[in-house]
Amino acid sequence: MAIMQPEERARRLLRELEHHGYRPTPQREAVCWALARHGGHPTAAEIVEVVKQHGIGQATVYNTITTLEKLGVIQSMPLNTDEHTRYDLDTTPHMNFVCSQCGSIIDCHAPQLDLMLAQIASTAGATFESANVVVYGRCERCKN
Amino acid sequence: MAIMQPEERARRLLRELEHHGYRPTPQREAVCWALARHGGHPTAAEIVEVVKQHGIGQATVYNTITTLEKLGVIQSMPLNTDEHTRYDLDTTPHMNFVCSQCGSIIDCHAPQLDLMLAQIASTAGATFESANVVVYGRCERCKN
DNA sequence: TTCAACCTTAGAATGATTCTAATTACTATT
DNA sequence: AATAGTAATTAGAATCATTCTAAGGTTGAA
Repeated sequence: MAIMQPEERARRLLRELEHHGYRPTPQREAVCWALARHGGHPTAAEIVEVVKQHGIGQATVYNTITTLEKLGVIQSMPLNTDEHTRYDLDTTPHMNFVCSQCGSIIDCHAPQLDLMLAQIASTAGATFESANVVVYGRCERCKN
Repeated sequence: MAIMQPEERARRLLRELEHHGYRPTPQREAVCWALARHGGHPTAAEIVEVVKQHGIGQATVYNTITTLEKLGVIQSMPLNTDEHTRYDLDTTPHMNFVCSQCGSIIDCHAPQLDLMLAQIASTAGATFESANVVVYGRCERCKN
């Protein structure tokens, strides 16, 4: 997936909700915006923190995020290193590199990867739906 | 990693504990055995259930599992589809296929995979420590 | 045996997420 | 515009995996 601006991302999330019969309420709009503007891999708690300033409750945040995930437009990304579930707005197969020192997360795209995963799955007689690839190591800054 | 019998696996876990200065107590032994005999991808709760028959408390189970994970001899494997953290006794890089219908988990080894992950990591200037690759789809039986 | 460090344990605490029950906001129909 | 029915939101309670605590056991070295 190419670089996408926050506005474009937010609109995409909302559009997907509408397209599936969910009403584009101000609350859902705010959640989509907060997700899109986060830039990284937000947790539900982080989004709650942002939108509570607009009087939006945490139940709504969890509901909206769960809905978006069901629609396949965001992807949950549970990590060993974090007690919160993080979400990835990029649902194309890619690798998430997590620095075991500083915790930073970097999306790494490699065109061969999804092909390989799909192939391995089909070798086992299975179909490929989605992937969650996490690699732990030291990032460039923490290597030393 | 080739096929390994439960006895061999259990001994390996215990040996690793001893080797790092942890005493091979009966409780730890029981936890290692329960992990090894599970066969699949056990959760802490499942192990608690097994060893509680021998009067072993859940704190001990969680402690032992956490220790084994720190030693790198088992690997935690949080899934989107399961509220419990599962553990993988196979720490060599491989793909875990999870059936989104029936929940069954299949380990798929592919020699190219770890090489590719390490390469992608190094492209980003990072070092490779471990990987957690999960692919969701329909298994052979649930495809229809 | 004595001591200190290590282990285990029951039960309490934590904390992310989900649920509940009540209210509010739509939408379609008259 | 009024009504009715459905969808959405909310505060706060409940859930439940995991972690913590404090107290008592075990071990091994000297």
